[in-house]
Amino acid sequence: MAQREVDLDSSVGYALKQAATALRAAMEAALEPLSLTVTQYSCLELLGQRPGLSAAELARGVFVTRQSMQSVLQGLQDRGLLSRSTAPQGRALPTQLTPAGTDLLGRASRAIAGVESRMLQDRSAAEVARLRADLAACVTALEGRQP
Amino acid sequence: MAQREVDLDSSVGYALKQAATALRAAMEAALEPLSLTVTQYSCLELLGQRPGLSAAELARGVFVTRQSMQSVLQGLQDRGLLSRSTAPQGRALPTQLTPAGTDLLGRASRAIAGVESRMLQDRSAAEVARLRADLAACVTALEGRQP
DNA sequence: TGCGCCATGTCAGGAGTCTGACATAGGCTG
DNA sequence: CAGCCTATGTCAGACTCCTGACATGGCGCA
Repeated sequence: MAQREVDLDSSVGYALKQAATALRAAMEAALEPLSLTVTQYSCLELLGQRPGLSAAELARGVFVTRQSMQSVLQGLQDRGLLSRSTAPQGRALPTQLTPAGTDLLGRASRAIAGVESRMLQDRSAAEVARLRADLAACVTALEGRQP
Repeated sequence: MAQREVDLDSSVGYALKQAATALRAAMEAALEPLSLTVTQYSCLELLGQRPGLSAAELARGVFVTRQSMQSVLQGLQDRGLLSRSTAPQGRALPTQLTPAGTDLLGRASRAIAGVESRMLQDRSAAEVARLRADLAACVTALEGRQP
């Protein structure tokens, strides 16, 4: 039958990459007026919703390494958007948003909410929830084990 | 009501990034025994299904720039996996897989097909098709225009 | 108490990708 | 036909992120 192993036109993986790429581009465009990168915004958003997270926990939540998160935090700290407790190495240091950080995060969140609503236009709440659940199921299936 | 603009636990964008990250990690693990990166595999797969594509067209299909695709193609060419016609600049040069490239692509495709089937385990064909259509709709909605 | 183990923060180096720029080929329009 | 515009291939530079490595703090267990 010469059935193709992977067909681009019906591959969910390819569609997933396409969607993630388009979303990232839209987010970059929306955040550009605020001088924020997607990684920086993700970090602020996560910190806003889970105050006191350590750098390593932030890194896992934003899908980058601790080393990368370090420079991201440094940049945000230099802009006065967040504060980190200084302490010896080897210890988890909680991080918090400053008032300026909270303010900027608010504007960024509104911009990103606009992007997400545009992405999901003409979808019912149930359809959106279903899509989100489908994606979450993909994650758990992939993380289960890799034979 | 203090409704949060963006809620991580219900954000489709966050779930999308999570899924794309998990998929990429699984693909890297599956391709590692073949000494192929995800970008290299994507390039080979696209070339296998659309023979004769130019470097610029490949770049768009794999979501990288022409400049990045150049070094990817150079590496694959050095390994004897594909051949490019040499000609003056400013002209679209078709690219083809060599027999060795076709052979390696076959093995890589099987590995990636395994990843995708694991990602979609316990899903009916209709559910898979629906998920793919949902993702495609997100792409078109995002690319429509950015106000 | 002491030891091993894991997690965190940090420093240095390298691989991959992107932005900017240039020359050339092809196509469209006047 | 000439001129303009777009697209392609390519070179150079910079940036981001990752891998590797190290020292330290917290925790469980003998």
